[in-house]
Amino acid sequence: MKKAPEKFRFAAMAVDVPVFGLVGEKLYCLVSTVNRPPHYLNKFGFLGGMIKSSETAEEAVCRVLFEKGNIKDLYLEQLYTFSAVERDKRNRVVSVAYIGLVPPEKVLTYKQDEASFKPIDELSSLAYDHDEILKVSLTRLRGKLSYTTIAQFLLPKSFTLTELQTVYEILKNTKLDKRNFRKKILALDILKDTGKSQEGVQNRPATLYSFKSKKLEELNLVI
Amino acid sequence: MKKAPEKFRFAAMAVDVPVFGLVGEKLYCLVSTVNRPPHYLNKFGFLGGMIKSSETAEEAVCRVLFEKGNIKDLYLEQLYTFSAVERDKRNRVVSVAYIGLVPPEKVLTYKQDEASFKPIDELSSLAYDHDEILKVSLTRLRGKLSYTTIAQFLLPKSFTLTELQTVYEILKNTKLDKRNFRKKILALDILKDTGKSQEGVQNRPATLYSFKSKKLEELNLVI
DNA sequence: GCAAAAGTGTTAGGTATACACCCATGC
DNA sequence: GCATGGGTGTATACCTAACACTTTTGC
Repeated sequence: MKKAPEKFRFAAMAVDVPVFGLVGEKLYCLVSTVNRPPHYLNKFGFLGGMIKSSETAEEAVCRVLFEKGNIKDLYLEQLYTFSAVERDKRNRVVSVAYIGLVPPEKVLTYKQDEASFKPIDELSSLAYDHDEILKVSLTRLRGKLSYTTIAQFLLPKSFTLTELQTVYEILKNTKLDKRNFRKKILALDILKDTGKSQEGVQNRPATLYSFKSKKLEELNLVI
Repeated sequence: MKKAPEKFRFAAMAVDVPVFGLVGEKLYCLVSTVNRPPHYLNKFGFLGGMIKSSETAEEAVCRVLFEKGNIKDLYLEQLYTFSAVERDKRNRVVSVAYIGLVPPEKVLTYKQDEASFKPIDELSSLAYDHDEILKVSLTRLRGKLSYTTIAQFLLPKSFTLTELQTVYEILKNTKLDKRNFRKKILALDILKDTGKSQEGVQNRPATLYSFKSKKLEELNLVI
């Protein structure tokens, strides 16, 4: 594969990937510290890096997450391409942003020197245009929650209906009726009863469910 | 603005823009002939071109559509970024694809040497990865039709309810009940009666409506 | 037995669907 | 007066939303 003619190769192409995880009542996002004087001093930013000439954008995302965050095997989807001329004040960098989602256990056990999960309400004034990327990400997440099975990627393999309901409540910032939520979600026929129950809880153990399909599915109904 | 360091500038960044318009019962798309031996011989392809160092992707789209197709002032939205390494067999070119929508009169009056509107069922075996871009475009269009006011950009400023219904029927490839469609669309409170009616038609003249908002709005209900 | 979360049904109001005939206009 | 598409209402089935108490478990 030849390179493009020099005159067209003015920009670098990057990927940036906010990785989200939900623990308890809080949404977390993976960030690392960005220190690039003079413009970006001790700010948080998502993991990101340059796309290589042999890679697709998605391959670059996987490589960057593994190299810089030791994260792999997660749900990824392309979010949007950010191309504002001054989005990186140092150079022209066009960024293809992706969203990553991980289940709670990955957030809880995460231990790396360079990156960590922070509650999103503690993220403001991020490096580059990452404030905007965060905003677009959350809008996308909220939207897809309503008409797809994307919630599965924020949950453990098996989970209780209350946990699933919490995903909706936190991300949509709303309170749902337990009985109605259960009726609706079970009627969608996307879950299966694992036959198991919670163990070691102090209250009545809840039935554990899992998604019938491990892929993102579109729903007919809106939750 | 400095250029990115040379080692990162391996690829060219392009935009590609299928522009759609609906006339009668057919969806049309703007294409031009691509002749780039040895890989692309006399194929159709969407309008596209390289992003310049001073431009955002959207600015490049506007410039390219105007320069190569003499089209401006249309609805545009970013579709997806296509980055397969071999998507352009000649060089590494990453493309940020957009969708454009124009009203029927722009399709009907379109006359340019280099580009023309073709019915989409006549488009196959397009240049580059444009077959895939077309597929993704149509999926997006169909999806957004259901929960946004995107239909407005495929219609004249004022239109009949039957014309609006036809947009849904053609793009979703379905037949809708006239009475139910009218009830539903009027209940959404997104249209206003212009007070005018069709003229010069051989049947009872239909009331002309327009959208209250000229921007893309999200709907609560699904059509 | 108490604390904590799980689990479960009914009713009323609203929405979606199915369906057929008269109306206004031009020729 | 006829051909053409415009415009309208109702009844039924379904879905949605509101609402509170009993069950199971660990301690």
